[in-house]
Amino acid sequence: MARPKSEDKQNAILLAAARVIGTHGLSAPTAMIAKEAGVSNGSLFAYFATKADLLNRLYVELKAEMAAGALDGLPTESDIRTQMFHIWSHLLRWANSCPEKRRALAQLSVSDDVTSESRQNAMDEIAGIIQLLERARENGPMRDLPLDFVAALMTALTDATIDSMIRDPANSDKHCVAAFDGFWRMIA
Amino acid sequence: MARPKSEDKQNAILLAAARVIGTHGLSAPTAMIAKEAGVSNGSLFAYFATKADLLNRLYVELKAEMAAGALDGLPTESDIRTQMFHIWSHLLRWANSCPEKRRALAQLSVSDDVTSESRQNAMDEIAGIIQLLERARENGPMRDLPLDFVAALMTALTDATIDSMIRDPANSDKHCVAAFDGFWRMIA
DNA sequence: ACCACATGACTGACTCGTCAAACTTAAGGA
DNA sequence: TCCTTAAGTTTGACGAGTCAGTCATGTGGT
Repeated sequence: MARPKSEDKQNAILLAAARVIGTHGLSAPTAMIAKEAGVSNGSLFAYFATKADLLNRLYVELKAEMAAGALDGLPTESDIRTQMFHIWSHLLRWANSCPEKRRALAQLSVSDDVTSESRQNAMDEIAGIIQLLERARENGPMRDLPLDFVAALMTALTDATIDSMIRDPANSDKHCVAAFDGFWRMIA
Repeated sequence: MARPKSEDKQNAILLAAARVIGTHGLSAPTAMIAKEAGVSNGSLFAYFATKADLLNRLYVELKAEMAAGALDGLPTESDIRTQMFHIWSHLLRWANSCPEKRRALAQLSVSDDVTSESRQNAMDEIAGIIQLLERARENGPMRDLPLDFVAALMTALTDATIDSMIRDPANSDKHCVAAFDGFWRMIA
């Protein structure tokens, strides 16, 4: 091979896509994404066959990154409530520290361009969190519900909490704790 | 007066927009909406100055319709939990009975075209529900949180529940009740 | 010297919003 | 009642602009 396709460039495009989509929405032109990534318009299509392909990969990537951020430094020896709160607060912290990524994720979550296959891949990426959630609810009132459903409720609550934290940064810690307490009353 | 602009036509456009956007997303062409409504492309712009204007009005309209559906037949003499469950279940029923409207609403909720003014108008439209929510949480653990925040948590839970009901219709009643029980443990 | 990658001008398709002409209706006069 | 007129609405072709994706040419690593 003469010159290898650089993985850096692919990541640069994904990162640029997250930023641009976070600020300009899903209708942001591919040319804008390419420029932000420092590559040519044509190169973008060398790394991603179509815009939809880029969006799908970005969706899975962001979900994985979010899950990694949430599980980072998990106190595996602590009790389950403490571990769950660690995940909860790290999820919110990650979303707060890169709001444009979170905005991109919110847009992608409701987009028709994101296939059910990508959504399944994303579910696989957050398996670690789901596992802990299973343990957390196994003796609670929601023990007989489908785990997917309980996970969806948790995601809904974290998303709503993040929105409120962004709208009212002064009380963000208070809201984080209050929402977790509510979540815990719900499932455990 | 020569010929009055028909209110029917405006409503037809709004209804068509809900349907088309529900199935084709926010990028659906105005021409497609006009065709579905049975009016010409030009007429659409006689009733709505821009596409963004149409989207904003549709957003408020759908929120109002949803709230009206939820409050319809409210048992005002019953205890607060019963009233709250009435709202909860009617909210889900409405969303289930016109999934394309709900999909449109989900898209609009995250769209940049929907202004904060429209979002405020939508809040006003659902004031009846918010009032009841205030009474429901006034002695519970979330009594000191901003009401907007608690409302956002409720919306998040209903949305997630609706998704699950659509994915798994066989257990929709079970999920409706289980999610409400969880919600009630959270706030009351 | 070779060849895969990188580039960006270009294409074809599509979209919002406009506009001048065609049409419809209410009102008033005959 | 029926026709005329004026004031308005409805129409759909069109202009101006945008965007995803292509391709001929340039470039740099081996």
